[in-house]
Amino acid sequence: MIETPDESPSPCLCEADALPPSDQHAQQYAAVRNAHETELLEDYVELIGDLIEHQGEARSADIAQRMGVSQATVSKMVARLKGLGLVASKPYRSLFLTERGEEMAAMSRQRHAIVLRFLRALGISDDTARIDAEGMEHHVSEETLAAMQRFSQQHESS
Amino acid sequence: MIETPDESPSPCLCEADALPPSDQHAQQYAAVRNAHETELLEDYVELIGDLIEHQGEARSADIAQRMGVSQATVSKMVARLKGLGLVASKPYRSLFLTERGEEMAAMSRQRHAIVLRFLRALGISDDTARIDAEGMEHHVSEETLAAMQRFSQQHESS
DNA sequence: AAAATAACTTAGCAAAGGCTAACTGTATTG
DNA sequence: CAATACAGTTAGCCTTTGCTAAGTTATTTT
Repeated sequence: MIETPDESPSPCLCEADALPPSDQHAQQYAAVRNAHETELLEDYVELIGDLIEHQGEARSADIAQRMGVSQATVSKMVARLKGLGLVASKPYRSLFLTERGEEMAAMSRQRHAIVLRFLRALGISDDTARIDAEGMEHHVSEETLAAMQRFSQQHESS
Repeated sequence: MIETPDESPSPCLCEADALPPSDQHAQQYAAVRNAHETELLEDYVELIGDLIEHQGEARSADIAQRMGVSQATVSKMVARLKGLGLVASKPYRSLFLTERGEEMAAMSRQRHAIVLRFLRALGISDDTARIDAEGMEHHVSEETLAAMQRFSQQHESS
């Protein structure tokens, strides 16, 4: 076996970033897995909130179309969201958010807006900014979110 | 049914961001789903590359520990990576990257480095920057990556 | 070299998140 | 009000990514 050379824990400046200690490394991946579990839920809740606000109601067909997914998939997901107490509805009728759902939607929308605004302030084109924001929003910590906000305020033209 | 009021397509400045047209919206979500399919693969490949570089070899046990996942999970994933022609190995021996694997690892590492550097340049603390970078790196377009690089260059103190 | 330990694999299970196809309700419209 | 169209649900399938438990192979130690 190859000698594990008792790596000194002090940061080594001689080369490109060394590997972080493995427990920390594991935590990073765990954080990502964790984000993945909630992000789809958040996307649904956020979208439902947006649809209610902008169209007056949230119907499965709209959700399916906007998410680019079959209605069956939406049905299943909505069942899950109901189980989690985020969404309420009667069969064959349009959807509502519970109080907890509203909260989640508000948070999500806010994060989304901050990230999107930040990307625009960075000079990213609109289409790209939208796509990247959708992907990034669930992986941005409070700390980074705050930094983005600060940056946007300082660098916004208009 | 509720009258769909023939929404004017011109951007409405009277309120917070309206919903994007649904086909564009669907594309955003599709992009995210797409990223999710490849990101774990990239993480594995990147990690294997890093392990080879920093420890001389990549063993399943190390990967499992660093990813915070069972060895069985790693085994299964490695089988998939072999099937995709990204990894090569003989049973019960340590892992290697194929040429295509190397390329992917290099790309991944580079993206990761750019995002991490950018977050640090933004003033994010080290631990948070690491976590956020891990989550964000797979959702950042070329355009945004370029902007991040530009920003880091300008704002780096050192 | 045998025994013990560590590393790896395989089998089988579960949950998430997709899909299609078939069915059930609701709404529109002749 | 019947027929048709549209919306929503259910059932059943697949893949991915995790797990545990049990079995194999390699390595280290005695």
